[in-house]
Amino acid sequence: MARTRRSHSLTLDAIIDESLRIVRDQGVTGLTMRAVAAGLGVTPMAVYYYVADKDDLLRLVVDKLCISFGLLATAPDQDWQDSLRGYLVNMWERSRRYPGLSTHIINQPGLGVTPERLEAGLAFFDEVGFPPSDARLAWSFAVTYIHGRISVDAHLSRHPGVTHLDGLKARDYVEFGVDAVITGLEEMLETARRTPTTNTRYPRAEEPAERPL
Amino acid sequence: MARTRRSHSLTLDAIIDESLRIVRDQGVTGLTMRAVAAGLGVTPMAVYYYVADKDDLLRLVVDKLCISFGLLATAPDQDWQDSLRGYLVNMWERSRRYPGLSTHIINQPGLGVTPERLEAGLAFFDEVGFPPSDARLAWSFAVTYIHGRISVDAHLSRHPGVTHLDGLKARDYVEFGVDAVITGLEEMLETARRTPTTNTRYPRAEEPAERPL
DNA sequence: ACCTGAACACCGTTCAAGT
DNA sequence: ACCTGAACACCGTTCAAGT
Repeated sequence: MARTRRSHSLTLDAIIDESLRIVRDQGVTGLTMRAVAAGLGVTPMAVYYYVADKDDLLRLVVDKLCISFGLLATAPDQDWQDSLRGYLVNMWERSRRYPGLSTHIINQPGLGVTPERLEAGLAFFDEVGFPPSDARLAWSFAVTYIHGRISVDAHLSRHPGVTHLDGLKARDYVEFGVDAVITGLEEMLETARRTPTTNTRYPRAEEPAERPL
Repeated sequence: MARTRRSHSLTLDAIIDESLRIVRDQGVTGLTMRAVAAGLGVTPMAVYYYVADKDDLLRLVVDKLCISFGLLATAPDQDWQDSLRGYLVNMWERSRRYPGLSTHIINQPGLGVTPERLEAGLAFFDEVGFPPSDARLAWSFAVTYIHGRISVDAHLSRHPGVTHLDGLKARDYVEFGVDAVITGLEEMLETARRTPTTNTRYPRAEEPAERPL
């Protein structure tokens, strides 16, 4: 016989895991409240007991994926460039298993970055030598690029018709891009060190206040 | 009296323009076949005479926006860095007026880049001095980053709750990012010139063929 | 050729009800 | 507390029919 509780077996974790399974197998378009419920052998409205609405579910699903990215940190046996490269490529490899989800990661406040991940990211660039405000810009830049790359690849893997000219593969684009991101950041770091008062190298236009990452 | 034809006034251009208006005013979530039809004073199914389905409509809408980006070209009075900067910032400024559309730009084959735009992009990086295969990587890198940035900003402008720490504005992130992209590309160009046989600076892993941009 | 009208399948979600 | 069942509003789309 089973343990004490056999009905009441539905849990939030099971809902999130089933959702991730659906996204992995059928893409994010296959993720419907009804499909999640069916996969768990339950009525669609049962899910709503654990989740406010579909946006809420998507947030939880994205969070679970993003947590698996781990925290960006300097490693004692390698330079910061290699640490960052490994971190970004790992994000790319993990995300591309869940087709279409990157769109929703990007639509999350702070790119699905938990306070913990953000703090680790800022600490990383602080250790590297970026001034505080530039650390945020650098972290955002790296993460924004890799999510852009993931989104593009997500589509291309669904469109076999698109030619890969010059024999270039998806990995070539990521590696070139990540290298360019890193060398770009190296140079921004040098610039910031030379001119500690400004964080970009040309005067910027005035604009009404907005709220970025 | 009106010109010869007064009924039969529905055109593909009117459909695309009405769609862009809806996206500009209500975001891409407001763009429904029914809303487009209603805006044009017509039955939902009338639109289907000019358009295969909603994906087709989205493609046409994205194309119209992307055409407005113009062609990337070297200007006689400025260096390639400033040309590229102006081009990318212009893409960012135009795209952000159509909330949520960037997602669908990214989901288009080749990022909504027409053959004409692609050719101009490749020619630009070829002129700058990139070897042929790197020109494609460089173009893709720059465009991928700016679309990532656009997607992130699209969300943030809808979420006033997200704090803009350190007083940073959306434009600060774009300008830092575009600067980093450009300095990154400068360095990649130097690397390519020094070692003309490889286009990245570390050995790459083997992987099954895929089809990137 | 160009457009209407009714209908279908599917979705997220509300609401009342069951245990 | 946890879940069901019926219903609603909205969507993309098919299909037959009108002019």
